[in-house]
Amino acid sequence: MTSSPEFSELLRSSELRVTQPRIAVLAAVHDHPHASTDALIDAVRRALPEVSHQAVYDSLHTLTTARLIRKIQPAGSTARYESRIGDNHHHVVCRGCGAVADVDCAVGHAPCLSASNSHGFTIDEAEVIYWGTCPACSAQSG
Amino acid sequence: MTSSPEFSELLRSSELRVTQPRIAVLAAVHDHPHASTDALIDAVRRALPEVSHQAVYDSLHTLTTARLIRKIQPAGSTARYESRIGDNHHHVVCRGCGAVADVDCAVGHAPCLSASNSHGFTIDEAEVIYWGTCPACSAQSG
DNA sequence: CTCTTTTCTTGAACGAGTCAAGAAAAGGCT
DNA sequence: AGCCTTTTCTTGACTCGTTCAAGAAAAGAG
Repeated sequence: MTSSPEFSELLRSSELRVTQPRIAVLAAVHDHPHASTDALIDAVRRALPEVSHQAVYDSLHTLTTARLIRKIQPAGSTARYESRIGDNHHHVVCRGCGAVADVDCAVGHAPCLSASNSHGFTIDEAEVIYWGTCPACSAQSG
Repeated sequence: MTSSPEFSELLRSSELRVTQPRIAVLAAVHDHPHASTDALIDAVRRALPEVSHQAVYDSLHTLTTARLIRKIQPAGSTARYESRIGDNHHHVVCRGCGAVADVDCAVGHAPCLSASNSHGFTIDEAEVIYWGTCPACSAQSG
């Protein structure tokens, strides 16, 4: 587990004020990859019982904008966050339970990015979501 | 524009009851690719002024399940629908205004479907969303 | 330590979507 | 055609994730 001083440093290097809620949110996202906002609020309150949900929402937004964490929103799920950033990894989402796992892209380069400039759009990111069934749900139904 | 009898036939061949709302919803999705539910409700009411929003929601759900239309939900947008189905095309979404356009995948085969470490997930679909800026928004900010 | 700015608390509000009960209409059957 | 069963639609309330807004608290510069 990354320590609190490291999170402080991370915030400072992004020119963000260092606050208890932000440190706790960073730690929570770090410790619970792909967790929902709700789950993160719970996790944060284990460290700071009195934080408001709004503080967590604000922190998540600020940290996402600063690119210290990343927000993902697969269809049908509420917002989820992860601290693994900067690499071009993607996600598998279970149709049954909504579980999310990381996937390194099988092709070495960003997939299909050569599709750029279609319809005059300037493309800056290709997001890939794999849909399927997780081991637990597979076992249950088959 | 595809005609009403054709939509009826489409419904019948999926063993769905043929109702006015369903025909109107099929027509609306056909005529307004990537439209939001709200926009579709408006479009449907041009043909059937009295339909309830619930009937449209129900129809969209039924038609999606029957795979006569497809639902897409880019992060930050409400649900959108399209009638182009069965081919493996993807979407570009404008970060500015949320506009959506179709993109044929640049690589010939389903991208990255040979995803390496899939954590035991059984993958059945790879969804790709390209993020960028549409021509209108590019012009506005540049 | 003071002051300014940002962030947090509190609590209300919003909006897409869902739920539930009864009314209407599809379509099979006679 | 007319009847009957099942599905679908209308109506209206409601949920839940998220956002808004006003004032209180805390960061950090000087």
